[in-house]
Amino acid sequence: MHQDEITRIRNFGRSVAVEVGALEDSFLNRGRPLGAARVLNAIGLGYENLSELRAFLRLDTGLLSRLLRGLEAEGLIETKPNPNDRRSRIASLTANGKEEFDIYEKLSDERAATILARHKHARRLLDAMDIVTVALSREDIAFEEADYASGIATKCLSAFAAELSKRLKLEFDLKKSGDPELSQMKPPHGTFVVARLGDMPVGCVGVKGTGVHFAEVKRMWIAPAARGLGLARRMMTTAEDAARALGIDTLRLDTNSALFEAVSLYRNMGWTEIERFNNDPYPDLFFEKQL
Amino acid sequence: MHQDEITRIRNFGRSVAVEVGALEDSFLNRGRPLGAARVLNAIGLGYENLSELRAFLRLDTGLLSRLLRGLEAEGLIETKPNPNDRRSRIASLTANGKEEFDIYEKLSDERAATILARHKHARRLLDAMDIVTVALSREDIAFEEADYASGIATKCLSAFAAELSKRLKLEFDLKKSGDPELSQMKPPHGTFVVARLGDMPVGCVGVKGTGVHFAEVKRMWIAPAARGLGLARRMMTTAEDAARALGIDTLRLDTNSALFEAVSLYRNMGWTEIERFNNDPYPDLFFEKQL
DNA sequence: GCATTTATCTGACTTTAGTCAGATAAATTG
DNA sequence: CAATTTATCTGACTAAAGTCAGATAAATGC
Repeated sequence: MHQDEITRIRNFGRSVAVEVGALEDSFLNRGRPLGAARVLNAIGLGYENLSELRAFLRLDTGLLSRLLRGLEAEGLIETKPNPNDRRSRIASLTANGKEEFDIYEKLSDERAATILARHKHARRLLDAMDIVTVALSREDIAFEEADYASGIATKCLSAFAAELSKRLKLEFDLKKSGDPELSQMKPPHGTFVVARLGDMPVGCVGVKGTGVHFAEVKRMWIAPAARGLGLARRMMTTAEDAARALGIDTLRLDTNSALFEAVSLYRNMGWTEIERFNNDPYPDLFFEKQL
Repeated sequence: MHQDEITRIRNFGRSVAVEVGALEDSFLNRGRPLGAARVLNAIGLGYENLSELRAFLRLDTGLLSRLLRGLEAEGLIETKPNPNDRRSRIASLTANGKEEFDIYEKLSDERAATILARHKHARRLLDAMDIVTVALSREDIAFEEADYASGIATKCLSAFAAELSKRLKLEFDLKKSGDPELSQMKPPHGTFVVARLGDMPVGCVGVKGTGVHFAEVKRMWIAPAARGLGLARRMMTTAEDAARALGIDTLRLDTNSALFEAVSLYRNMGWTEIERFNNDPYPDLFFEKQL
């Protein structure tokens, strides 16, 4: 049984290795060795500081230096000293380099589009890919404070609202659910934290400051593709730590019994059920935790 | 919208590329260059004929020859002429080579197990991986005749029965559904075809010879992970071609209206609905097609 | 301000990968 | 059985990737 599961993962590994190899081949068809192509790409993606580039591509200093020299000679990139620290250098694409980078991007996009085009259930395939992406890159998920009104926060919140609507079988409206004043989810009153994998939003949580010593946890959401990896616990810990750092000693939250995974997590993390403390239409369960 | 989908696929591509690279690194840690490791692995997997090896690994004759010489010098493999054609050679692992191969296998298995271990919903992750595997390797799916009693056929048939039970909300029993005499699904009376991707069963169909000029199509099944790629149509075409080749001019089949994808495929492929022609408990729709 | 650290570059290598034109020997073809 | 084809090997390359010991120049620490 277990061996059968391993086999499935290894079959998966084999087929993606082939796909990765095919993409590299299509890169090589541009006549440039893979090393140079990778550097050009990384610069195009925004890695401009040479030490960042080196870390990202895991290249030796000497090797990177030579590859940069080569791309410079081709007129694809420029390097100049970092004005803040003239020991280090910054690389950037020239107009020609940008053109070449765009061609590589287009090759990648085309491969992706081809995979998608021959599949009738695009949604299902993409969801499957997201699950795998998150499972493989769990270590790279970053938890960071974000403005409640920022782009990434908005993405999280609308996914959160859509899911609640589905789970609670009603039209959930953020506005009707004590949508906080922006200032309440921002230091010094509160905070809003998002978890992301690159630019893919995988979770969020808000701490809404409603008084000096207490606050409310709101908008706790984990992307469907990211479930089962223990992120919700990490998310809640992050929220509690942030609250503590803001001088808050009591947290409370409202939730709905239909969200059973969340409810069992709260109980499991030392939250205790309390009486209803608001008149919001959606929640039917209320919790509190002393920090 | 479309760009967003492309982005999701490319995020996927990036994370699997990292994973593929990490596996290769762990192979390199055995102190052998990747080329040699790949050859050793391929031999371990059963590619023994040198020309097969070359095709599988896409290596130049000279390069493969040198890599083999290196592995031979390390005492990991042996080559001997093919007794049937002494121009060609056969490679095999020595005891030491088998040991080394097993270590590579173990490294791969461990990476797979690690991914699995940190995920709570193993089933969901594995299903996602299967969907991706099939989507990426669609070209490699082989349709071939198989014995109705063979291992791969049995896997298909039990998956088929499990799915019918679920879809028809009852305990489906192959035995109660006109389970054919083995000889009826074998030439010269009929045939049984499976579609597989490596050793992963992705579909099956049987042609049950019930008379000289007519036959029944039975057990048409496509694995859930393989849906949306147009395999069902290919499967049915294969069955019809096989029937024609056996001198059959009329095909019929029974099905259930709950299997709506299959029903619409039949209509779409020129099958016409007919009267009930048996007393099986499961079907409620009956079709016929003149070849 | 002088020693140390940091970031990068250069030169001189080695290893790995890949290419290609013969050479060799065993089938196959007519 | 001679000519051709097929399968592999060898030698002589080239290109790409990677390593490592200085060199250089700018920041930093004390």
